Amino acid sequence: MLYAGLMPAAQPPFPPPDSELFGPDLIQLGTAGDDSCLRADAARNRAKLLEAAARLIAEHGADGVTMEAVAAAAEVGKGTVFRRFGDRTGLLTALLDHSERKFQAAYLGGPPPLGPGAPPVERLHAFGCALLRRTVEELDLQLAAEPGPDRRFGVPAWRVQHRHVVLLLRQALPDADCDLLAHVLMAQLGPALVHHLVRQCGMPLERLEANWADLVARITGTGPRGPAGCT
Amino acid sequence: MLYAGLMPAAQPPFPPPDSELFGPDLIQLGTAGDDSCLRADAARNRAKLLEAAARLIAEHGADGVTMEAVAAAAEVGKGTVFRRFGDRTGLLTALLDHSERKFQAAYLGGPPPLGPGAPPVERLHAFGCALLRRTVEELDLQLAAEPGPDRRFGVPAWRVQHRHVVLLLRQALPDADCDLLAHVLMAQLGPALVHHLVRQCGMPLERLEANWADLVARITGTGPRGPAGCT
DNA sequence: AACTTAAACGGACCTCGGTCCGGATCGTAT
DNA sequence: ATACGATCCGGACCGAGGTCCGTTTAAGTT
Repeated sequence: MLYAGLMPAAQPPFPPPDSELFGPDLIQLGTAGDDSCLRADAARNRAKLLEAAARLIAEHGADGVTMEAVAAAAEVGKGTVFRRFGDRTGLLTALLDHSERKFQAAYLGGPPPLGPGAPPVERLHAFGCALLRRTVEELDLQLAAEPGPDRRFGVPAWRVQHRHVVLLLRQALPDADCDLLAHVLMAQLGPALVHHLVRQCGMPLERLEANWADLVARITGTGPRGPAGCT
Repeated sequence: MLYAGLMPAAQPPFPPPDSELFGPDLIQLGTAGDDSCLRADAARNRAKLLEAAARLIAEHGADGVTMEAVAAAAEVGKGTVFRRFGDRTGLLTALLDHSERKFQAAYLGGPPPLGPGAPPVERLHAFGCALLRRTVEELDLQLAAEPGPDRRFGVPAWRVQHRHVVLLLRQALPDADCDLLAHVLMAQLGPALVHHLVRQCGMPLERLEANWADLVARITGTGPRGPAGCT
């Protein structure tokens, strides 16, 4: 029998540049989370590995998570780790998967203003603040999991978020280049920048949130021109 | 005698969060470029290394630039490469130094609209377009030279650009949080994003430039609300 | 010209991410 | 129950970045 492939697999050349088509909102996060279609031993090992990795992070921080260490801690061969998660980034991403799904559910289907029901600009505001907070919470892991420059914007979780922002923007600005504006907005929320501003420059999270609000206002053409007040 | 240190050296904890103070505009690009205060042999080797690296890039692309290969091609020990440039990122950055200085001179002291003399919003527009073009030109090298998430915003070249944008923004928006807005703008110009949009999504450079213009207009509150026209 | 010393040199060495392949396992078809 | 093939496992192996330290050398000093 055929077991479903589980690595990102053979992405097509790349995102349909701007496409309106594209399936329903609730798209992939990779099949990463499903132990279901794995062979029994594989699923067991996968769980052991994730647990081991989490433990290592708790004990030695993200740097302590070396592939060999994880393998050893899970009493598994090194090859197994790579077979399952592809590479280090894949492993770290898998660790973030749970929280990512929760977040995704919240902004796609949860209660307003984050979820559907509120006007788009408010949802945008809520989205940014929520994402900022989540990023700060798991900052170390997020940083360690950041893929190289050529994968960064191809990661499923990121794509879903981007698409969400595009949809919201289109409701507010039907005539603008929402695809690119969404990039602009989301760039504000990446782990690297948050790390720099919060940790290295010592800015309080509130200032980032205020800036997000201000930015959304400026871009959508709503709201005040002056320094932001986080509504 | 004491030779000046040449590695980035011991950066203080980090950028004064927002500081008004701060020296004249023309700040560092690291002392990287000056062979002057190096011992004769060191300067010679530095040159040999840069030349070798450039040759390797031309022949095998950025991936071909392995530290050992460079050392070998320059007929120099591996340790020497690291002593001089600190790490791979440092070497690649040094390769970009020349073009960076040219660019820096252009936007700090060149003719308008890029240089001083034009109104700030126009200068911003010109700055973005120029930087976009430069980034596309040297994209491979820029990508390869991108530092890890925790250094990305501490790189001297980046700091200078950021500060420039801040100053321009302040002239246009005295009351806004220009420091953060500058981050927003510059995020649009990073190599990783440009790579994604241009190479992976196939967008024409013109669209990025149009988006930049649109973005500047929206943020400064000038110009049209509709889809951009690159003035 | 001989002396001194801070700096530069070089290459052995370490670590870690990633690959490979022979052999062990699981799930299934008969 | 048995046999079979796809899948998985493990750990030896490789390449590349980065460190270390004993040796060499440029450049002032007497």
